[in-house]
Amino acid sequence: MDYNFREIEKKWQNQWVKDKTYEVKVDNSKPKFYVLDMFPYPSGAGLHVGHPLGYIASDIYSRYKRLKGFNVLHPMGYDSYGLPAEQYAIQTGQHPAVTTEKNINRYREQLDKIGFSYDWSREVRTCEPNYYKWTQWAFIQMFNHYYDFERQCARPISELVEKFEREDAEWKSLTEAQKSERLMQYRIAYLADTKVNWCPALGTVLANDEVSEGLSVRGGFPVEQKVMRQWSLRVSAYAERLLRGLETVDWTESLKETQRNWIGRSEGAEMYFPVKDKDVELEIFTTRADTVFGVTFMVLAPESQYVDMITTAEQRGAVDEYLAMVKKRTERERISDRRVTGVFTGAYAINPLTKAEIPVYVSDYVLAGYGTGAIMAVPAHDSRDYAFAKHFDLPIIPLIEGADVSEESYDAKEGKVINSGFLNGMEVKAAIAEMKRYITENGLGRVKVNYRLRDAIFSRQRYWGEPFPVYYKEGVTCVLDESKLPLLLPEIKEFKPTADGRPPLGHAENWVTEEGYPIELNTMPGFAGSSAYYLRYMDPHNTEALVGKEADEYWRQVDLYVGGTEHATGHLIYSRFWNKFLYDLGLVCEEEPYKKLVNQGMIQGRSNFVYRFIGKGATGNLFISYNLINNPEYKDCTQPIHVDVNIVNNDILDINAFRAWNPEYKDAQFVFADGSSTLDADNPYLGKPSEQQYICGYAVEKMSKSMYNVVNPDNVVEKYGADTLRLYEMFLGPLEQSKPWDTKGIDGVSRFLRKMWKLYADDNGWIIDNAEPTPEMMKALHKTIEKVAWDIENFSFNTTIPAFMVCVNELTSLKCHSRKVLEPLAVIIAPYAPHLAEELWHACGNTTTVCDAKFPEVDKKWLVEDTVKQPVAINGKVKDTIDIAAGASQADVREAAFTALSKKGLMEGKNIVKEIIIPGKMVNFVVK
RNA sequence: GCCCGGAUGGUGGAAUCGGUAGACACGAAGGACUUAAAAUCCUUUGGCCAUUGCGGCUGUGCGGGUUCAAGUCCCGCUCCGGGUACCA
Repeated sequence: MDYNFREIEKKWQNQWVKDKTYEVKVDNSKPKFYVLDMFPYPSGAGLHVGHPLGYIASDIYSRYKRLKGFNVLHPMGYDSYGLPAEQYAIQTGQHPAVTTEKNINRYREQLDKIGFSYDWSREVRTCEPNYYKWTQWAFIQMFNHYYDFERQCARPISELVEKFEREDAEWKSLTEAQKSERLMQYRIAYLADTKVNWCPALGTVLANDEVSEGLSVRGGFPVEQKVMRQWSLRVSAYAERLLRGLETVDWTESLKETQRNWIGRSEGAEMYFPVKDKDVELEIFTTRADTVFGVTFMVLAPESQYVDMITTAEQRGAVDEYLAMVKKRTERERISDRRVTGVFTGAYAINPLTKAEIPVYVSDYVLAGYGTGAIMAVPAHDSRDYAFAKHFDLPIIPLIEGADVSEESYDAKEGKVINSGFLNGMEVKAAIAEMKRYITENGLGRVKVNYRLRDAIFSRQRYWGEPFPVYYKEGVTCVLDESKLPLLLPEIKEFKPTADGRPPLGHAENWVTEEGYPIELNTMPGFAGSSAYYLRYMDPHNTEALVGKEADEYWRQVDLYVGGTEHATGHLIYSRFWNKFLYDLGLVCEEEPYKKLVNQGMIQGRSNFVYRFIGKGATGNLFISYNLINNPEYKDCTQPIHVDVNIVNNDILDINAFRAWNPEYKDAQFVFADGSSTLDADNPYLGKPSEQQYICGYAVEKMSKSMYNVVNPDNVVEKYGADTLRLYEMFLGPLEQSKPWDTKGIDGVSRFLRKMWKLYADDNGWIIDNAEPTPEMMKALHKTIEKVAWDIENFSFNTTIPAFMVCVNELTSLKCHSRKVLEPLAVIIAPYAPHLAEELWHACGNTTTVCDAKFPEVDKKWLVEDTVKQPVAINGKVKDTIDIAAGASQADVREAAFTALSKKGLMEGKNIVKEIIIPGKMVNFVVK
């Protein structure tokens, strides 16, 4: 009876569906555990072997927890709104809903083959009305709330209106439109003129985390800065709580650090610098209050409102010219060109401490979006100010004893302060504190905490996203009544922006409310739908609420979240923000959505190359084996060409498949690894001699179609089976580590599963008996139980597989066919290889599913060793190994060790200085 | 530049609390079975030396240090990967 994985896997997958094995319900009699994968965007390319890595890990964990008696919620769904489907629609006219549906079906088909324990009855799709209803609903709540900084939580905007009516005389005289505009400054979802990242190629704005180095993350198109009226979410209001919350979650230190940097809290002071002859005070932010005595000039961001206010008539022309130049530059140009530029405004500010008159400049090294958009420049102790001062020949005053500022600035916050009046002689840190006290007391400024974290731009000029439940009524921005949700995405014929430059929804007919008011044309960004999906899984069919009270109070939060690090500054910030907002409203009971987070590494592609001979005027397709390309005969005469990894096996090229792969290569000729060639008249390629191999080169690259290195999990499942794929992906290396996909070792894993099968079955059928197991067998089993449990709980899945291999080898050599060993063995391997485990579990005579078995407890009595081999060393050098009885006393161990060494004549005439005796581990005699 | 990781055989990687480095797997070499191949099984496999003396030396990127004992801890480098970037 052979291990027919195709038949077994299909059989059990069908059975699980039929029995609804993985469906879960709220069950207060059991402890809950919520395991979540970051749901995928269903792209047209389908899944490659990299995608399932995290899914397999979380599936192992889920299955393990279930065996341990937990009620495990393990759902899956699709982040199905997004750019690629829309770009595809623009090119082909194919409706994004159609492409998305097709891609989802393909994903599902691929996922099903791998044997995951998802509860598919809870599937969510962000593009479905009964899902995005709740995205729109949350938006309405954000619109209707403001952030109360004193109480540090979101409050209904009606409270603010009441307050204005009570306390603000002006309020009553405002028109409805003016009131609306004023409230926008407080709402958590608000409309404002914002400087945005505009991507002309995509025709939309992008959030900060969607832009990298001046290019869009999706597509890599240039991005420019533009002021537009856009919806934003006041994420920055939650900066402090987002930062503090990190202390309460079990994430990797590096990921928390990335978020801390992104939030970018810095403590400093805000100060005012009066402008000479003008009724203007420049407000600046600094973390180096101690350096005020060294301020020799000031700089404004080009977008700063101060620029207009203080520029003198003589300098007006030069300033306008500079502003025009800055405006023309794209974000990318600004980043790549770091030359010092700037212009004098003609105005002078007064240093509030030295009373010196200092010039005010405009330069784009000062950012409008951070602090106040204006800085006090301290060239001696800030490298950017230093470069500016050198360029414009401005004075540089050193403020720290011994700092040499003739060549570069001294940026470190240490040393003794000089040239600074009452601060002289203090250490920098003390001086900062002293100056903060001074400016507060003298009304020169105040202590202030600044954050780098920006509000999230929430509008996209796209079609394939959630429509805003927003309409415009005579200059007043309104949200729809909740009862009108969902606001369905209208059908349109063209997915491009309109001819007059409005977003695609401008094509929609009758895009107005019942009363005829126009509805918002923008749609929500990708992160809208993914921000609260984990809550919806808890209660996916609830029509009354995003998540019902009972479901929320039972499932609470995600206990284990598995996904890639690429979401560190996007999804994982937005999602935490969204959850905190809902928490403030009393709608969810946990403030942090993800308790533990594990990042799986990326699976990179391993590309293969063939080497075409191009030197010496060669024409046609002659390929040289990789091991020969550096031979003098071929050196520098070959050109590497990507070859499809699916026709290469262990770097050996399948010649015939290669000739068939691309018509261009149908007459390809080869020089083989041994130097023989298909061109040799007496040595024609016959198709199989093993020494006549063509060896390909390789490189580790991103897995992508254009590199021909994409490996599809379906092919692996077809060839080796789902259980082998699952085991092998784990065996590849530590979960968090990035590694290239390489099928070299997959045979070993596949062999192991066949060996395991043979423990239960031979040619005639099952060979399981009821014999009483020997202590050796029990030891092999319990050693493995202990190891498997430890490994899974510590996410060390890669080291479990060797433990299984050793166990099966031991049981094989012990000829163990006892049910009392094989049955628990099937259970402990079930998280890793569920199909095989299910088959073996039933072979042991069970009729229920292995998923409902109990994970066996370790019986330590089998693990106690009678004797322990223990090294004995002299001066740390191991000289001998002794057998000692388990639990032997320190004195006994010493005696045995000394006798053993004496017998070898090693202790003769030695003077023992010190003895280190650790029973069971090590004995060391230190001698002279 | 700054922040965070990492570096162990031909390869992927083990070593969980400072206690015999190289588990397990791949690859390679040799052998058994076979007309042959596949599959399967057995042996060897960090390096150097000795292999009729069963062992010796060396060894975890480099240089120091702590310790009876260091892949593991400390200090200083080199290289590689990731994040971030005029954040005042």
